[in-house]
Amino acid sequence: MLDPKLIKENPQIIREMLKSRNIEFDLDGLIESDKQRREFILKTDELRKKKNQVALEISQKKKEGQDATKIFEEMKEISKKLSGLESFQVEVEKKYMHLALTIPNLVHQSVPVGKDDSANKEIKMYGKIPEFNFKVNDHIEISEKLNLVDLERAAKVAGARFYFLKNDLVRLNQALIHYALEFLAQKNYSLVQPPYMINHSSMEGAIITDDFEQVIYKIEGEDLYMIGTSEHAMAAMHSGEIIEGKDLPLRYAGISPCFRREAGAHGRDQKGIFRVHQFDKIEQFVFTRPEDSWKEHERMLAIAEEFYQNLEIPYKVMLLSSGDLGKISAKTYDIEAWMAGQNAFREIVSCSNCLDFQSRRLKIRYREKTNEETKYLYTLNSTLIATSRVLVSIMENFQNKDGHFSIPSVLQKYMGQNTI
RNA sequence: GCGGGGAUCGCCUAGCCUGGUAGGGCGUAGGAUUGCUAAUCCUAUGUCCGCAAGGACACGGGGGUUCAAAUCCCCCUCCCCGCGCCA
Repeated sequence: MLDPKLIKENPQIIREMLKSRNIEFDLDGLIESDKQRREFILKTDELRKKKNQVALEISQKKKEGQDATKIFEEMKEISKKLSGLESFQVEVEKKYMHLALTIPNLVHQSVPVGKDDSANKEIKMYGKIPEFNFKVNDHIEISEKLNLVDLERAAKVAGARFYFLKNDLVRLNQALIHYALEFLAQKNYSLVQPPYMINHSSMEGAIITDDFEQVIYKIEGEDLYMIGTSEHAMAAMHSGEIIEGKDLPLRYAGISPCFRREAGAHGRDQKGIFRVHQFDKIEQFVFTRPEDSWKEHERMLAIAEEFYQNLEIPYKVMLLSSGDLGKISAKTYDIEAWMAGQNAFREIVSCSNCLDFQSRRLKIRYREKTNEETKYLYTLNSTLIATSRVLVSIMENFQNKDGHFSIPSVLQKYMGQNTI
């Protein structure tokens, strides 16, 4: 959600944002309903004022033992008028909230303007792309041959884009998780294992309405939604709270499975475990003061980079363009890891500063001193690992001529072996 | 699932029975007093509308009764205690 003051005082900034994001949005409708909303507040406030005055009068008369029945009529009329006005106000407020909750976030000035991912900017490339003197296999071929993944039976049991992870790949998945958690714990992150289902108001605070359709699974007959990432639960964790400045920044390392509908992804990455409905993820989530947020954003990216350097996986850092940017994010870096089987860099980390967009929806504020005005804090999130994609990258980049693959050295101690 | 108790401003709490302007404490900030500190006293300290003056809202959420609801009635959520069931 954007600052309502911006809608009223500086809609030009919002118009520019929509243009740079290449998004159609009924901004005039939002401005108009915001105006109407204010008018109704003025009107109902006026009437309530009168009501309070009359109520006071009655109470005084009663105290003095006088007859007040005559004023009751006046009061009745005011109440009737008020409840009529209030029902209109509810309608106007509904329309306003719908639009206010649908509009995307502002775009930071450092974000390259462009209509889609072709305008993304490469910031950095790290590592040497591995070369092979044999025919390179993709992760599907490797995992099938070594009996590490069963896609057919997963399709039978659950459907497309599911998988049974098997044997040493289960252990490698756990090793990754283990290492990633220790890595973030050492960086002073608090470890968090959140609820895997959250209610509607929490989810609405963390995501934009479209995502309910596109990514989120709903539990039938309950006010519960499967999280698409621990970010959703962690964002809502402090909803309605006022955080003390001395406790900032709050840095959390969330671990959870992630559930995604992948609606609209038909045909893309159809096979294997690269794009699936369920995977494990370790996520960085940070609440900061606005003025610290950009420094924190870079820090989170640096932490993710360090992690892939330790894994010895070559990667590129991309700065997403305005047209490719997620709607809740003001600036996003992606890390794309090399996947030898696809002969390409593919997205593995997404690191975003969401400004006060989520905290406004969730009413998460802070203040330095208890008598100070409260301010909305900023939220940032970044993947550390989405395990299924890291597994793909490891299998493909570390593959050997004999069809087996090596385990990155930092993970070997968790596995007790150096190849699979 | 059953029975009982609860949810009031950042935190703690009064008010609920008996409906009539939501009060106090802590914390924090400013001021007064004091040689300094402590203590004491005064003021400020939620959200929204408004340029302001000012006003409205806010007692877990929703409905109802009433001229009027924190207060009475109904439904829901969550927390605590006990019982039951359970990995």
